[in-house]
Amino acid sequence: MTRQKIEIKKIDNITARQVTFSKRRRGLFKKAQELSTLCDAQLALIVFSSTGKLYEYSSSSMQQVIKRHSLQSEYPEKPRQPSFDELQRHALLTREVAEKTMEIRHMKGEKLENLNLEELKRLEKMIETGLDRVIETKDNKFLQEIDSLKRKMAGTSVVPIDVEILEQGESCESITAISNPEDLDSSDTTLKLGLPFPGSS
Amino acid sequence: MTRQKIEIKKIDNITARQVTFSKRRRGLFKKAQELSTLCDAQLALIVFSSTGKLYEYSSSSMQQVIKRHSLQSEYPEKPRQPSFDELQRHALLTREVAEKTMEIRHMKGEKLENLNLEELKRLEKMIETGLDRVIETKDNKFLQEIDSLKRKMAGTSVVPIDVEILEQGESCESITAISNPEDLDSSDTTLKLGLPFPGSS
DNA sequence: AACTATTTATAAGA
DNA sequence: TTCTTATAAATAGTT
Repeated sequence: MTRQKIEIKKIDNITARQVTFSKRRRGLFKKAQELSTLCDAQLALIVFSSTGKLYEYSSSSMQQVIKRHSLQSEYPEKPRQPSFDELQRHALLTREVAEKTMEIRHMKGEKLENLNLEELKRLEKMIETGLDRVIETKDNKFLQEIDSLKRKMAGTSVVPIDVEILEQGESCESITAISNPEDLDSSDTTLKLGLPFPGSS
Repeated sequence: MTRQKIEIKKIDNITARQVTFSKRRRGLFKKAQELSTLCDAQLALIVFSSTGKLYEYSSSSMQQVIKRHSLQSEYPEKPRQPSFDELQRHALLTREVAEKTMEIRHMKGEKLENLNLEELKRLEKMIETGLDRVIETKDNKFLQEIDSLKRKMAGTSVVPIDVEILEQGESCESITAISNPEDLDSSDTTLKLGLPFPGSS
């Protein structure tokens, strides 16, 4: 805009373009700074040269200006799109919940329509094993309680009181040994009494 | 910058400031546009007036420029922070998985250490009910198969072949009616044979 | 990067 | 707001 007026269109000569870019960029940033100062305006200016270099100016922080812009703009920057990874993990969790829900229902004897005979037999075996273990644990807990009561009583009186505690309708006929010891993974201080239930023998 | 040189500092007079803002804003946007055209630069300019009004220009789309900026900037706009809602839902799912996992383990007779006697008794009852239903369903499936085989045989021969199919070690003593009919929620075309098991009677 | 002739932007006023 | 205009600032082409 001196010596000769120029037309506003892409400068073909690369060197000339780079020179003009340098000069005008400086002018633009100066004007931007002056505007924000003079008129108390919040302002952000981002420029990428044709070679990919980034130049930026903002009156406050760039993040702040962009955030304010995304709030006012008709086209918000991003309504927080979940990443692929997040979607994947979410899908996995959802699927896991569904599978476990179905497993529980099967063990409760629900939704068995889709299972074939082989699967039903396996399910039955598994439930039976679980039941045996629960009964054994329960009976052991009974034993423990009786034992601790006995000990307490031993301090004050010598009379045994076995019978009192056992008036429940529980099934005690299925006391069998646990067959899969690999399930005892985590740490827990459980008393393991290997004694048979005294009342049933 | 004419008639008189001005100092670059905030203009106190509000009217004067607004006038200057109008003039200089137009100049700035013109310069920005010229720079992007002449030098093939990608550029975004965001300006908020002191009254809060938004003015913007970008050579391509604002989203595009901001995205590119966030990629190159040392302080990226957002490294994709999960929203509170997402975190919450994720936590809920994780918890659900953990709970169901524990429920399954309990039903399999694992990790029973933390359960008290009352809980163990309830668990036993639940497993027993489930087991009964599984056995009933299994036996019904057996029945069905036998029935269909019988029908097929009826077309070619008149000899009954009940015995052949029943040489399994399954327990068939617990055939009882299903007590909770509310479990049959979804649609499924299951044959419901109300007949007792022919081989055991 | 520096120079400079010109164009462009704009402050103050209407 | 817009127009005018005197002058400051920016800058295209050259060195």
